Amino acid sequence: MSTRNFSPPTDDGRAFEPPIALSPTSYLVLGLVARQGRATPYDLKRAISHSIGNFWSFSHAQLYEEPARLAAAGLLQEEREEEGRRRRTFTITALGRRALAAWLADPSSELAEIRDLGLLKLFFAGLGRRADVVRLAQEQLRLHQAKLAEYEAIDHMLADHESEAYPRATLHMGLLYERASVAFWQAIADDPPASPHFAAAEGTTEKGQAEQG
Amino acid sequence: MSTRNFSPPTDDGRAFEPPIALSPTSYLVLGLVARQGRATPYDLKRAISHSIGNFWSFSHAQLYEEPARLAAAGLLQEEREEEGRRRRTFTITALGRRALAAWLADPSSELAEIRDLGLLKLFFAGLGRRADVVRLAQEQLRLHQAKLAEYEAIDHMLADHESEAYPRATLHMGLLYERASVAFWQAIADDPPASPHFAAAEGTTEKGQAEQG
DNA sequence: TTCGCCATGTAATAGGTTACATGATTGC
DNA sequence: GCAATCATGTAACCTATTACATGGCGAA
Repeated sequence: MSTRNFSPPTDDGRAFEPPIALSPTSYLVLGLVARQGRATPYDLKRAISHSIGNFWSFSHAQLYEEPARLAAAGLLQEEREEEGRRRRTFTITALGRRALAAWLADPSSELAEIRDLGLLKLFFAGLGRRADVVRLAQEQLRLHQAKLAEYEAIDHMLADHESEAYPRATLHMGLLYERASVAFWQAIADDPPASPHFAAAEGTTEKGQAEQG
Repeated sequence: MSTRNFSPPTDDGRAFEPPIALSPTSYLVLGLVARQGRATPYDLKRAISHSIGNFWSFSHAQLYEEPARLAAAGLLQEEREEEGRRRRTFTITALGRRALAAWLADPSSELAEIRDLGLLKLFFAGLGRRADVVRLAQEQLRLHQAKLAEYEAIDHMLADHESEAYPRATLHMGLLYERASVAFWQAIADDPPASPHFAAAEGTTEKGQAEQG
């Protein structure tokens, strides 16, 4: 994640220069606090775990450091309990809102990067054995089917809440992705491509023999 | 990327304990060197740029450090030119092959994480203005269409090479993903969901008025 | 033969993750 | 009132990225 300074994209009168370098993580925190009104780091953690966390995860440690940093720069306001757990509660400031608005107004974003260990293994699968590919594909299939079911359940839950239209939209992209993944890994599991290396590495297999050169 | 020790998954007789902690990056380097036979860091860089780099990018600095580290652990062998550029050329060792094989034989991998700035913005789009969403979606649409075209071109080029069956399979997942993305962002651009916040933040817009509550 | 880009490499920094550690609250 | 778990926080480590720096090589 590159931390870079933000340059105003449009001349819509909302050009804005933030006092500190803001990373995607910063905006994520700003956005969540803005949505919730008030939030402790733990609140953020919970909010993330079943929404953004599905496509943008990070450790809870960041949820203590980043808000503090944003508060120091005046984008958030921090309030601390004097007793008990001495919780820190954050709210967004006018400055924070401006930073968030400027970010949202900037349409430029690089493409996604899908860091998928399963795909990485598949890339090199020709170096291994045919049976390995099949097991990999079956495992991935299982995982993606489970995720798909989870997303569908969440989608139903969100159906009523109008204020959740955009979170729900991202969920729909997740659904598209999981459905594509299920189809993809199913196809690999059913009929893994042949590799010149396979023949040398193992004996007979039940199917797909004909394709091996 | 967590660097964790590898635990042998199956009792197929190929259990293997690597001498150092191996991260996904390590396997990526091992795999590429294995595929190419011999490679300099620059060779790796080029190989990655139009294949794995599309879903698993990293900086060229890693391609100098990681191979050296693997060589120190005996998984790669390093050969250095005495003159000229003093290039380092790496080849895989028997130990390296075993590590790679064990990794490929292990079907367990966590799910992918799609770090997509565009989706992150979309998640919070309800806090901004309607026009922002439209511009974001149009920009994402443009990017994904371009990527889709690029993948299709590569796919044609790989059609002949049998040894590229698995790299090509990963490319097909990329195609599925890009097609889904194009459809998704097209839909958002055409008809962005309403947000309670929109009405307050701006005046009239050409369409979608009816939905705003 | 000189200029500019390609290729190679290193160092410093920033970022994030893991691990550790402790206090609060809840349930029994 | 004790144990278990939830909640909160910090620190050290590790990784990866950015920036810097230089030498070789090809083109004009």
